[in-house]
Amino acid sequence: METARGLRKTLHERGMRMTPQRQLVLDAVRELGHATPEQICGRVQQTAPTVNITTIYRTLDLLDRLGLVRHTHLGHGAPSYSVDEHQHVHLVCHVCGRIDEIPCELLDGLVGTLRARDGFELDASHLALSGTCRDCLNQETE
Amino acid sequence: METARGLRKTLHERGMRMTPQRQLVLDAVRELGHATPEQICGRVQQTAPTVNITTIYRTLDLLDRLGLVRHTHLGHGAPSYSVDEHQHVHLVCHVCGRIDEIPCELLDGLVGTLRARDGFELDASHLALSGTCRDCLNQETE
DNA sequence: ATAATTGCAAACAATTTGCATTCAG
DNA sequence: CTGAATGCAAATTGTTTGCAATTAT
Repeated sequence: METARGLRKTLHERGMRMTPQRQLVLDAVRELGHATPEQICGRVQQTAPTVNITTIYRTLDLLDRLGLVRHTHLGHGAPSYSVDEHQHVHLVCHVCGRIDEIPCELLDGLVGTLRARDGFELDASHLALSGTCRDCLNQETE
Repeated sequence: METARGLRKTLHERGMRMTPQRQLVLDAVRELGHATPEQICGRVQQTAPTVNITTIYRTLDLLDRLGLVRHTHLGHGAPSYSVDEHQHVHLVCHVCGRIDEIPCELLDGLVGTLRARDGFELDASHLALSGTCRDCLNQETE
């Protein structure tokens, strides 16, 4: 597997090791798409029941620093992790909690504005936009 | 004070009461601009030291539901509360943690796009946009 | 050997809940 | 008197830390 090799190499360069736990966490993040540390832990423990949640946290932190995964704070509670390739913006409905994804390119205009105006480099792949979804808007009307 | 009367009335209509604690919490949020429940508690306790943090949480939740205050999740940790009138978007630098504010109007284009495309009503006053601030970008270059 | 990694228990921070007491209408 | 609101202690949730035991090189 592509990224597995890459990860092994990156780790080795830094005097770190590739371990079954790390592989399992990366696999779980990839399989789940979006997941909290708790959910990732559950997935990993299906294969290796003794892996501790502490290791999940440490590994997610490591993978995040290495740029292999990202996390987003979608409202309250635990953050959601996903693999870095999987880029999109989240639309979080603060009424029903529903989460939709939209392509990052929709933010290109805003990215340009902030770059020019504030020198701020917006990271569209980290983003959660909150508001009211179509369904909840309709229910208000009814 | 304007909002105090309004709040008293709103509460009364719902069979709830205006209490010193509620007034103090609203005042604190207004004075602090942006603050976590913990900070708001500290501010309130300067005046009334026996007010419990549980009451702070309950009151913030109430004021939030009544639309008098809002909260934003600026990254990890506790959310930040501010009064509803005080509208702006947050630029959160994920490198140094710095938080800047920009006018909501800069998002008007995006608001329109999402409304048309997804039927999603973006709430620009709730927003935290993460990325890299000017200073941290410059340091990368150096 | 020796340095990295893990598991476990305990600490911690933020928040919520249950409940008895207090307070206003 | 009755329901609303508060304070306090305890429970919960999400996360981090210290440390001893394990493992790869």
